[in-house]
Amino acid sequence: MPQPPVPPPTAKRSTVRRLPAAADHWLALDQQLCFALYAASLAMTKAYKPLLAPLGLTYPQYLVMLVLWEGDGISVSTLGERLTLDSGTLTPLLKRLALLGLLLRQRDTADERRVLLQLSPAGRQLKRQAQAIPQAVACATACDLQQIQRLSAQLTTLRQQLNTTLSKAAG
Amino acid sequence: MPQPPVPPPTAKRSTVRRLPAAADHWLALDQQLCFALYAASLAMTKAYKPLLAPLGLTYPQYLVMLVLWEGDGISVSTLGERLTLDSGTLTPLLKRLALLGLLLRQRDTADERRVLLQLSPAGRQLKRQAQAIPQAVACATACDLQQIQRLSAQLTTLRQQLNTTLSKAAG
DNA sequence: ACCTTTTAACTTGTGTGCAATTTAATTGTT
DNA sequence: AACAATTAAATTGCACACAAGTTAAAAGGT
Repeated sequence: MPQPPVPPPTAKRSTVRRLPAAADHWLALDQQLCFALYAASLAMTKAYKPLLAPLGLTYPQYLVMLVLWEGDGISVSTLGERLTLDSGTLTPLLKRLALLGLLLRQRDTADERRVLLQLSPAGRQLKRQAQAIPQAVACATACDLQQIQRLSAQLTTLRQQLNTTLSKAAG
Repeated sequence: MPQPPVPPPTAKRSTVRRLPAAADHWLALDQQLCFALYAASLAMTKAYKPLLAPLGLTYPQYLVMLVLWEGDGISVSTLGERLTLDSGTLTPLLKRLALLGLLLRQRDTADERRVLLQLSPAGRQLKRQAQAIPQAVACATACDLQQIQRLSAQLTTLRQQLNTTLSKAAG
């Protein structure tokens, strides 16, 4: 269990309503990794918005397309594992993409429980328009490729650790 | 503009439907900082859920309480600047917190446009229950304090850079 | 073959996020 | 003082996220 850095010896519990600043340290918003993550993620989504607008995609829809451009014909649950999203999120989102004519949702004849996702020609075409996006975002971050990759790796490790801890707590 | 690392000289545009793997590199999901950020942020929210359930708070509600525990009596817009959220998000959220009896929303008599947020005794009390959360999350990340602070700082820098780029693009 | 269990997707309901608009109050200008 | 411009919240509409429950199909045990 991590300990606060040099807890001042004068920071004993007082009878006053408001605790002294030292006791608040752990609850300070700017000390929280969770908030840094939350705010950075929202900022990233906003940064993508003007870039995705010409493609007619929202940010989560773009993530779905990234997965399908890597390889389509996968099931909803496989897509969900890739993006860590469940069918409750994906089903309506995929219906919208199908309505846009970017993909087809069809039951697997080998296993009628599953729905397979096939890119339409338009969905495949859209990939060309998306080619310029990653580098435009890289520019917006003002980070070099190495910094981006290092930060991505750290975040992936963090996510895996959080998921591991979570599944332990659940099981 | 960042360049791909050692673009293979054989990766010239072909007439085949699917581009060769080298051209796809920039669109690979696992290469994307945006996805690392997105997935880590969702995982963090899930990690908080069981910790916040006893307090009866959602994760964004917890962030609002963190700000108010630092100092209440602020306006909705001041809170919004702190959390990078607008009144469209905050107004219904704050109404729920008021309904829970954790805070009071009252018009500023000096400027009737503004709504000031005051913690109730129950809202102030809740802080004690929240004291244990940050360290529990730190444990779940399996990172030491220095790693957490370093990652937080990087993410804050990233967010500021994205926001700077965005406001430049808008203006 | 029958029946229980598991699995995959869908549905429903709640709570964010955010763009766009509306309402009301304040500020600025003349 | 009168009026335009600005500001702060609230409202409306849309799109996620996710828990919980439903439906249908497949797998497993007897």
